Amino acid sequence: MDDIDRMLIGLLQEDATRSYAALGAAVGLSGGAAHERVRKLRERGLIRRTTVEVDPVAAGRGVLAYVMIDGNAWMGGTGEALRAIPEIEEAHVIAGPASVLAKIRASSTRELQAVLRRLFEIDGVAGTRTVVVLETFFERGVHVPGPSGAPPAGPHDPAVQARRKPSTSHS
Amino acid sequence: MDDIDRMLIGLLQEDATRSYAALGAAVGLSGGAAHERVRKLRERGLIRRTTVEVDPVAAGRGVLAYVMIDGNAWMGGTGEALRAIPEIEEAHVIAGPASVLAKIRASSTRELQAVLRRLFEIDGVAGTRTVVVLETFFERGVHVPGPSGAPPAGPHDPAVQARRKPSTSHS
DNA sequence: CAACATTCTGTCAATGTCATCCATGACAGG
DNA sequence: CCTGTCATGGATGACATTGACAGAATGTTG
Repeated sequence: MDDIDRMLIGLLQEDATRSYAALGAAVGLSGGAAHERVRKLRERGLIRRTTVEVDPVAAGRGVLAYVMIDGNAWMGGTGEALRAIPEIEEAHVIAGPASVLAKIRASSTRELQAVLRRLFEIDGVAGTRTVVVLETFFERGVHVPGPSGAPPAGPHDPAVQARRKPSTSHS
Repeated sequence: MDDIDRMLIGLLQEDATRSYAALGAAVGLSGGAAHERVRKLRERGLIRRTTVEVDPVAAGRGVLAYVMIDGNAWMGGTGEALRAIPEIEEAHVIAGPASVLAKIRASSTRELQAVLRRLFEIDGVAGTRTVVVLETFFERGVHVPGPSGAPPAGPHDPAVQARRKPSTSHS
């Protein structure tokens, strides 16, 4: 996991349709080497999968809301129950003012209401507090931290560096 | 935008490395036809882009938190100020108990604290309430609604149907 | 400490697969 | 009947994928 790997991930996050040749040229490597690195990144699970990003509005999911869910029991299978609701895009167990936080995308406030109704049918759900999103500034992928800035684990410098500084005379 | 388009989007969300031939076979179309449909979906902006999904933990971003930001001014350029912080993955203007909701991924609680400190340097930020995520049930892409279930806009049925049911003898 | 072995990662070239384009044909609606 | 839309099937060139080989970094041994 060096700088080149980080650059590759960044480039693929921007546009995963890039050819390996272009990818290699961008990081100062041959196409084959870039291919091999990306293959290993997938193998190691750092890159989970390749997917497409869908426009929520065009897909008829123009209403976004976050819901804090209060629970009165331990909610064993809550994760599965929430996963079964397609409008729920994320669900997390949280520490703080509620038990679970869910991200909901609906086609209308009316459908949002229907989803909330379904939440109450889940065992252990005692209450909900809904936060409606008025405008989204941005949504983006995970930022892969680089060596400059803040070191990932602490203030020790593992002296990672690019394995080579080629006189990259790519045209 | 018919059922076949929805299926194509769903398949591509699962795995965008699939070949167009496989894609076509899955929906009962030739490879060329599937290619043309996907091309139009991109053109229309329904598919924004192709990207890779990165494992946050492997990328050194094991700590996830949501932060509600209170503002005392109108915060004109707040969106840009938040975008400049790479640890912030999403930022939304919300209606309710705060002005802005941000999703933050940090490598440690210490780094999370550093991000919070940076938030207070933004003009108009008066306070924050942080919700730390203990466990993530799931995170997934936008669900594209189908005709069965709840119609997107209202109870009118445009009578969309598959154009053909070929005897797809794909091996 | 030096010579060697091992391993990792790169370049280059060959090959098969696949994206992409084009001409043609079927179907529905005006 | 004519026209626009959409699918098929084949041709072609680009690209993913693989294998052989080379150099550097690291570890091992005398």
